[in-house]
Amino acid sequence: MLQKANAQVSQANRHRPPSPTLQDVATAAGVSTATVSRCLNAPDRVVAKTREKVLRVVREMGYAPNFGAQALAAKRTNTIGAIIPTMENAIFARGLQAFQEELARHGLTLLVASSSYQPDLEEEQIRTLIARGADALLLIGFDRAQGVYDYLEKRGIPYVISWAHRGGSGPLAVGFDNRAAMRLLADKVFALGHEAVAVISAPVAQNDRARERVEAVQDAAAAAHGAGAAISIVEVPYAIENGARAMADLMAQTPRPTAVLCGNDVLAVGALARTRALGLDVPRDVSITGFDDIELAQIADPALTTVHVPHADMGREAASLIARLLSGGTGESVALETRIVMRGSLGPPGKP
Amino acid sequence: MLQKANAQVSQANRHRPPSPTLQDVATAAGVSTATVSRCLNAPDRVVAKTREKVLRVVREMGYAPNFGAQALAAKRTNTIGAIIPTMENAIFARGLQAFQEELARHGLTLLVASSSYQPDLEEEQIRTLIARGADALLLIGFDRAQGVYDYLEKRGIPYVISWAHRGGSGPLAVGFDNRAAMRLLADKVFALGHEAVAVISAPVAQNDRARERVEAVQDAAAAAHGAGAAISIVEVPYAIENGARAMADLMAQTPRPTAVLCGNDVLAVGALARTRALGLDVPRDVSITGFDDIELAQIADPALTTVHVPHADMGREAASLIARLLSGGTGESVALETRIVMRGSLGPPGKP
DNA sequence: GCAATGCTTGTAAGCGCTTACATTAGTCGG
DNA sequence: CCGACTAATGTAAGCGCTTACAAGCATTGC
Repeated sequence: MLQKANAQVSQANRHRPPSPTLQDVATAAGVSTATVSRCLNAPDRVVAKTREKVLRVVREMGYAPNFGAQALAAKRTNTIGAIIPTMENAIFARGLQAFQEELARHGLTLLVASSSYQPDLEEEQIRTLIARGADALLLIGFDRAQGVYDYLEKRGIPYVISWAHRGGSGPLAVGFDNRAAMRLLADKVFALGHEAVAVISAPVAQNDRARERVEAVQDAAAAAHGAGAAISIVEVPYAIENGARAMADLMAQTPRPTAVLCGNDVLAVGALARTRALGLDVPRDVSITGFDDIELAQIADPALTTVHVPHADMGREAASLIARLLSGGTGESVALETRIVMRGSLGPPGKP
Repeated sequence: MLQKANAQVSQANRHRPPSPTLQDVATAAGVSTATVSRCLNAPDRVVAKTREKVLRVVREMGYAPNFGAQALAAKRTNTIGAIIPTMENAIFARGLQAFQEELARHGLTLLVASSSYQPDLEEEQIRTLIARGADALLLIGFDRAQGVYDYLEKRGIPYVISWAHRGGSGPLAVGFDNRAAMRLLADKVFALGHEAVAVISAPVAQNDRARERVEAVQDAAAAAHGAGAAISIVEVPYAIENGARAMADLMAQTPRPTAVLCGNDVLAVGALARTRALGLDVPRDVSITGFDDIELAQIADPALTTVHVPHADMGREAASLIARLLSGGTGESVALETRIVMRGSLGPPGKP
């Protein structure tokens, strides 16, 4: 493939001495390759004097192990794959940032792909990352075809689910209970006296997090107003503009909802902006809530009442769980706590 | 669709049959390993009939090449490393998203690390990613020790600089002219009649983008009010809270600036929030501008006048440039256009 | 002082794939 | 129908590292 390199590359390629190999180091240090390898990978299996001599040579020659060779011989790459829906949403980007930082602390490197919330793309990415030598994977949410789980098991690739958590057995997960989190918020909304409540959610098919959040609102409605309580639900992909459009539709309904719970802050911020553009007051005319507690939520005016998701902890914990699994340790799922952040966008329903 | 995967890692590891190798496929298909390899990597060097037979066997056996072996033998990993300051800032996260999508389109995978704006950490990450087999690198900005560039050249690793661009020769870059972009905005500010102007910037040491933006404001000031024109400059790391604190300090100065240009939207949003908390009106009492045009900028109230940075184009172009370099093609730097987005946070100075 | 014991180090066999080169099959003009 | 030439396929040599096993060596107990 890489036949003739371009000007820049070929220049660099021209007179470049091949980088030193283990063998070169071994020869220079007057020991065997095995000893050099041990100095690097299991220093205490080599006597101090030898080790120092070898490491000095390593430093002098600027030796760095060849990745492919190491992967081939050791059957591991110290590389972890993560497939997240998108980095466009700050909550995932920041979770990933924390994940990467913690991985780095364990000598692991992060391989990234995004699925754009498309299950088949996610499946393809999973295969790609495994083919690229990922030693373990981080996946978001539980919803995916059984075949994917089977594949993972068959290949024996450890994986951790994040952004969701369920009691009982099942895949290892580091996340939070989406249903419980949203339920708490919805209960607060109903406790304020709202009756006409609507939800703007991401499409719930193939998305357990979104689905559980919606169900939580339905549960809360049933608890507050009996099984008959109906709430409108609008499903649109996560995007500010979609939140705005969905809100416009809801505000045109009769009777108009007095509270709109959104599936995440991005939708909520769009809804909020549109509401104000329509000349309505938040929360007097309508209350709006979000989910995630990203920066947008505090900046919005009025600031969004939302559910704070511990994205950084989640990323960090997931990374250290993976590190533990890879070093042969055992691991348990971790349930993290969310909390409701009360801000200006939620209030009691206005008296008509 | 829903699944209960019984993921016990140790279980999965127990009796797993080894995945098929090239040799297995070759034997099953009744050809040599070379032919199988060619079917996969250079299909047109194999006659159709053989190819179909081999590919069928590949599919049936679920063969996937061993990454390490491939990397070792082919001396390439189809993996690209990117080192960005942080994913916490949406502008980088989104640029990276576009970068990854385009890489995927070329069959390349993304390896990610973040430097937290620390040069030595960046240098370490560069070495790590190269050691991990990255075929090429994406780096942000030009500022880094000469030794790093030397190392890159010595190792013959192609790299592309993003988020900045300079005329003339030098490293390949896909970015925009930070100085020109900020100059345009600053000129508008001065044209409105502002005289007491301040800047809230990220620390400019080791950060060419930040530095050029500050210098652009100084240039504009000199052009508008003569060489003596002094503007206050506050340097704080990018963070909403830091923007807020810096703004509070500036608002306590006498004379109070009538316009504050911020190094990015994150700082600007913090500055804006604090200004309003202080009871001041934007833009009547003080104008505020940002840089990047992330979502926060439109959501802020008043919405931020800012510089729109084509993050997605940048990511995409950088990825395709890298793909071209790796396939032996030649590449040129790309200069992208920014544009000023006028919104409510900038106005003429209030008459005292 | 000698064998047993426990470390340290060396030897060498792969790991699975790519690819230069050798070999064989196929094509075509004469 | 044959020889020359080209296309298709096979052979086998690594790529650089890890690690099981072997060998060497210094202690230690008797």
